[in-house]
Amino acid sequence: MPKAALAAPLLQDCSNCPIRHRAVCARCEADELEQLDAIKYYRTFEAGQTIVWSGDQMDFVGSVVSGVAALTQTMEDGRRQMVGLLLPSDFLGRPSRDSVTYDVTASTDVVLCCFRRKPFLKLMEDTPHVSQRLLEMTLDELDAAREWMLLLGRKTAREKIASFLTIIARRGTTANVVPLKAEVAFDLPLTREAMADYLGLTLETVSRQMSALKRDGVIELQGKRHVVVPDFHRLMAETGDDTDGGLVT
Amino acid sequence: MPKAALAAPLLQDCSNCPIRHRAVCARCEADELEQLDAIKYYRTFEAGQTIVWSGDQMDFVGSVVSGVAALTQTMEDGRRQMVGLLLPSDFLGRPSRDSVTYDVTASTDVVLCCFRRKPFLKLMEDTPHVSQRLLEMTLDELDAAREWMLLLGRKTAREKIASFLTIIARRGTTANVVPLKAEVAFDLPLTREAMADYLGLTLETVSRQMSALKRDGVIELQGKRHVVVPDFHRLMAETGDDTDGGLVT
DNA sequence: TGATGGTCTTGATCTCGATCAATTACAGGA
DNA sequence: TCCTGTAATTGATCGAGATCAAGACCATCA
Repeated sequence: MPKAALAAPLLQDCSNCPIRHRAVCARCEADELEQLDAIKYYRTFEAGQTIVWSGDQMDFVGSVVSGVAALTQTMEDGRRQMVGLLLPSDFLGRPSRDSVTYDVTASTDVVLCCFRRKPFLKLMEDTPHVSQRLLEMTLDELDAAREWMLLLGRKTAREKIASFLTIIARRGTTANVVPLKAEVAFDLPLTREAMADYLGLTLETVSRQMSALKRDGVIELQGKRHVVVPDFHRLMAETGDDTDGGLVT
Repeated sequence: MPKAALAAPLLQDCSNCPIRHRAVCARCEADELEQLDAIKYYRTFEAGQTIVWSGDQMDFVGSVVSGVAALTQTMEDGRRQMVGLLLPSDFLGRPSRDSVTYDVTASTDVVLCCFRRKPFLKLMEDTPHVSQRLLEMTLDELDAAREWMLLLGRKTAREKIASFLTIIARRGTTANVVPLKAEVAFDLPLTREAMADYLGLTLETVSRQMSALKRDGVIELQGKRHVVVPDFHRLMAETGDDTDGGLVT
């Protein structure tokens, strides 16, 4: 799985707020910061709370400041599939569309930095860097969706779990830097049920495979949520992905 | 499945070539046409031929003029999953990246309208409409990928086949207009094996479910590839998707 | 201290789709 | 017309993961 470097997040560090716009535009920074500030507001959600319902109007776009949010599609009979997982710095929403076709729910407590949609759309027209950056981020998301499709369509339950753990280990802890050191530890941001929705499995199968990986010494569990991976390459070998080179980023 | 209107393709009708740039920019049309023409060339591929290998350099972007191309990811042991299906007017490639992480192969004979990548990238910087249009198209692709993920993760074999047939019926024949009339007919652009790769099934299961739908009168088969759907709503009812409203576009 | 409820684990059984194995259909070429 | 090879169908069997069903674990609260 040759991972190329991810595009920088749309919003990045700036001094006076937990979310920052500096990366939007290197050239006309001050001006854009001002415009963005004018249409910006924060919203917080508790774990389990729904942020947007499928089909609802959505009059904002924004990015995740902290916490984890999930995009989920549901069939009439209740079968559910997660189709997106938003971690801090990920972008939510579609500037040119006022509704979504999936539910957005907070998996943990979530802080969202929102921008009113219409003004943001106008900003995009005026400042091409914003739409170029958004394009890069969307293409990254599409690449991730394609990896995910391979997982859903062709991987075994054990491979799915191992793949999920490497994804969380990569994105959750050390920011984008693939740990070359052997041991990694992190907290799972999802319940077993949400993991099942992510992986196209049942929660029982998730639990069984977690136990199996633990029994085989691939992972250690401290409590339900804290995972210790004594040998990251051992875990990678369980994913079914190419383990060769590819450790860019 | 409330389908919203798709963004217009990047390239549209113009008089002297099968692919056309007029839609790129309504304002500075002539100028952009000229720039695009300067970096444009055509390539043709035979059915089965590989267009780009995973990991290869890719020094062009472009769109499909005719035929069908498939993006496929392959695991070391040979398991394959299709992760994209490009029909005429669909865009291929990533202007700012020079390699891909999936194979691109021609499912039928394919004509591609290509633009050299670097100059195209420059054009994007100069003409914001191009990146805005590309962003819309990429977001549409992401929406499609998410529907696909629901299919892969949660649908039964029969539902997968029915869903695939509706997708081909919608996009393949009547350009984007959902047929409200009962009867629809079309040719399958893929072999049973390619359909299996699309759906996360084996080719035997695809064949069996096609036979089952035929036996149940949901579809008729003329030869191996030509499908007649006597009652489109009957087929839709087999997809597991919402059949209500949603028939926009 | 026990009661309550949510999350997770584990066991027993069943089923859908995978796998293995022929067989059929059909197009192209000598 | 008969080969030959590829695509597709159909049958028999197997197994991974779903389903159904108990329990275990643990935090909160009375």
